[in-house]
Formats: sequence, C-alpha cells, structure tokens
Amino acid sequence: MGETLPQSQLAVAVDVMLTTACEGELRVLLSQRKAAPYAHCWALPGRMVTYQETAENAAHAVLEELLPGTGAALEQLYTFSGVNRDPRGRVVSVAYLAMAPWERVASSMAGSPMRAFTLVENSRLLLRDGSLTLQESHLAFDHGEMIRMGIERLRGKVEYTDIAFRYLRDPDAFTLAELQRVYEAILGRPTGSGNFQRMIRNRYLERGLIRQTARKTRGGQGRPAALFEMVN
Amino acid sequence: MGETLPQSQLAVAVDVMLTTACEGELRVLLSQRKAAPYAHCWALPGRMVTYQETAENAAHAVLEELLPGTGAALEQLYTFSGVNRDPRGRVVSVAYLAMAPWERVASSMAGSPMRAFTLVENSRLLLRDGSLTLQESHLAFDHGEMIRMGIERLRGKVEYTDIAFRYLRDPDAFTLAELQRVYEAILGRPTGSGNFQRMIRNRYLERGLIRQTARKTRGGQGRPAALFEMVN
DNA sequence: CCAAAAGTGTTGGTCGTACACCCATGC
DNA sequence: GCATGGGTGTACGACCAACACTTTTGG
Repeated sequence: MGETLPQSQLAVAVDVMLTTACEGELRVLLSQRKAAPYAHCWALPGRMVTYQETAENAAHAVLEELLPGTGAALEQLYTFSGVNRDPRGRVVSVAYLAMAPWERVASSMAGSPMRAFTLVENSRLLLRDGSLTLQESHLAFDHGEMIRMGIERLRGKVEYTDIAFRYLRDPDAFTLAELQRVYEAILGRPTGSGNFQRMIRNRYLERGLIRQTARKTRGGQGRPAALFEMVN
Repeated sequence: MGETLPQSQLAVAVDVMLTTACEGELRVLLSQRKAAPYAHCWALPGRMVTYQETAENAAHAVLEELLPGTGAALEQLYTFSGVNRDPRGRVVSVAYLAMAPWERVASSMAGSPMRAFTLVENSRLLLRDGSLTLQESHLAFDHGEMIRMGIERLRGKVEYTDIAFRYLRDPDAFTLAELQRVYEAILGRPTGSGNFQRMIRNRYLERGLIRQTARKTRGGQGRPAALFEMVN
C-alpha cells in the first residue's frame, strides 16, 4: 500500500461503506491508517480490483474479510474518479454501500482494527465513537464525500425499497418496533409511534414482502409484540 | 480500437447514453460498429479514460464530439465491471446518462454516424429508427443492460428531480404542454390532461424551480399557452 | 391495580385522479 | 359561430400526521 503506481496507468479500486443500525443510531465502520498517505486518518476499507474479479466480487471479498460468514447486502454507490484523489497515482474507486445487522458487526469487531462510528450529524459529517469525534477532515481520500453520499442514498431509498430489512438481527423473527428503530437510525429522527405500524402494513404486508407469524415476543415489559418474517 | 490490451491490466472507459425526447417519444443515440468485436452491432458512444482526466471529463468530451457546443446534462449511471464484458481485455466502464433537447441532437446528426432510436418497449428492450428495429442481442457489449438501466433511472427520477427540464428546447420559454410531452416520453404513457398543470405548479412553481412569464405562445391553433422559464 | 409497550380508531389535511367545464385564439 | 388546444373547478378516494384510546403483558 505504501508504494506508488507506475506512471500513466489507471488502477481500479473498491471502497466499502459498511453501515449498521443499533438503538436508533446509524453507524459506519472505519479503520485508522498507519502509513502515508493520510497516515492517522480514518478510512473506509477497500483494496485494488484484480484482473480476475469484478468490482462487486472485490467488494464482497473486502466485506468477507471484515465480517466473515456474512452475506451482507451490497449496493453500488458511486464511482469516484478525481485525478488527485490518491496521491500515489491514478486510482478510480467504485464505492459500495453495505448493510448488516449490528449484532453480526459487533461480534466481528473483537480483534479487528475497525471501529464503528455513529453518525451524529450529516451536513457537517460528524462521526463519534465513545469520546472520539471525527469530522470530514479526519477522513482519508474522498471518503467523507462517499459517506455523505451513502447516507443520502440510504435516506432516499428507505421509503421505497427493502434496505431497512437488511439491518434486522433476524429477518425471520422481528417486531415492528425493531424495524422502527432501524428507520429512525437511517432517517436520523423519531418517527411517529402508532402510525408506523400502519405504514409498514400498507407498504410491505400488502405487497407480500413480509408476513405476520403467529409467534410473539415474550419476557419483555409491556404487551408482547407480533413477530414478522420476510418472504423469500 | 481493434487491438487487445496488455494482459493483467485493467482499463477504465466511459460509455454515454445520450437520450432525447421528441413528440412524446424517448430516443437513444447509437452508432454501428464496423470492426470486431461486435462488428455490425449497435453501441453507445464511449472511449477509454486517460490518465489526465476524470471519468466525468471523458464523458463530457465524448458528448462534445457528438454534440458540439452543448452543455448537455450528465449523470453517472452505473459502473460495469464484468470480467468478460469486453473480449479485448479487462475494461471497467463507467456509464453516464446524458439528456439533451431533440432540436440540438437533430442538428448535430447530419453527417454523423449516429442514429436516434426510439424506445418502443423497455422490458424486452425494443428500439426503432424508421424500419430498423433493434433488440438487446443487436447491441454491443453490455450496452443493452446500460440502456435498460438508464431508462429505469429516468423513470424513477422524473418525479422528484428536474431531469425532465433538460429535454426542453428552450428552458427560458416553454409551455406546460411541451413539458408534458417530455414526461410522456420518459414515462412511456399518456399523463392525464388537466391535472398535469396542477402537478407541475405544485411541484416546481411553489418550490421556485420555474417561473411563469408574462409571454404567451402565438400563431398556433387554440388558446395561446403561458410560457414558463427555469430559474437559474 | 399500575406501568409499560403494542396496537387501533378517529379526525383533519394534503395530494393524485377523473372528468366536467370555461377561456382565448384562428378560421 | 365553431373547432382546437389551454387551463380551472369540483368531487371523490388514498394516504399521512397527530393524538386519544384500548389491549396485553410483568410486577
């Protein structure tokens, strides 16, 4: 990673923005760079694309190293081709957005250099993990731009796609309250209480994407919640 | 174009899907390939990205050759990185969607090898120019996939962005009927008559994107139409 | 019984659609 | 006047937000 590329040759890389939702918060996984360029800056995981693989293959492989044994959902985000985006040479990067449930991310984080940063504010891009707060200038390359774009994409698509379901711990047994916390994490604001149920039922139950099971939660406080499952 | 690339090296290219709207039809510009691979197949214009330019620069340059003196609107569509998408070697292509008014496209087509194909059907991808009908198998590389994806993108974004306005002959003097024909071209179906006016007024006038002028059309049949202009 | 969480009913506003109608021009 | 296309009024249903209310559990 420290060497420069041969002159007048373009390389293709992938960067993966792995996101997760926990307790109504949206989190992004970053690792701190050790070597130049951008030493000590925080960066999205990524690598060069080799001759034998597609960009999507490469993104999946990056994700597999990060989160072994996960078929996390991937979506192509945008391709960044700024001439000076990497000081080592000309690298065109295809950015991918990945979505995984917090539980699987957390279990893979022990012994990993990655840290999960919570999105505090999107306009100035503030990310926090414990007492450490990052802003865009602490991020390597154009990764700040990637992250802002990724958040925007999530927010835009949450209303008319099934991305929210990719964050559920168990797609075959979830409550509407769990789903609601995911929505709140993505949108960054509380959603009305009672109406959320109706919205989900209208939008996804009728369209056959999810199905209500006969099971219910047990042991918690309050009335038990109906468990739903995804179809397919 | 006919030679192969050095082994184990990736190249980056751009392909431009130039679209235009005329008389309620959506059209795509294609040229017929003369040499292998895909000789006699129809293809989107494109070229390799050089070391000194971004992908977007390259796409603009392709467009500038095709349609000189036009600042046609460009939007990144998707990056295609299939390992065998180009038999000459490994080429990753960043596809761009371009939007221009028919009048400017038509005036640039004289003496050009490009032809404007009307989208007849999107599911099977049928394109027609005069008596010549193309289907996906007549298209080079993965350009059929690009085109289908481009149409989908247009249809999805027409409702909540300003892409429809990019097809207007004169953004500073257009009627709502002209805009409606653009909508019908993109959506591929007629939109209700009277309600379109209200929709546009609600969606764009109130939000300050367009402004009604004091001018009106003259000379045509029927009642003269109010002329609108885009703000900025 | 009380607290807490799940879920429903009700109301009022906004928006899209259908369709009837009026308006301003050329002939 | 009449045909033609531009533009408005009105009515209905779908959907969404607010918020009060009922239901079902644990303590």
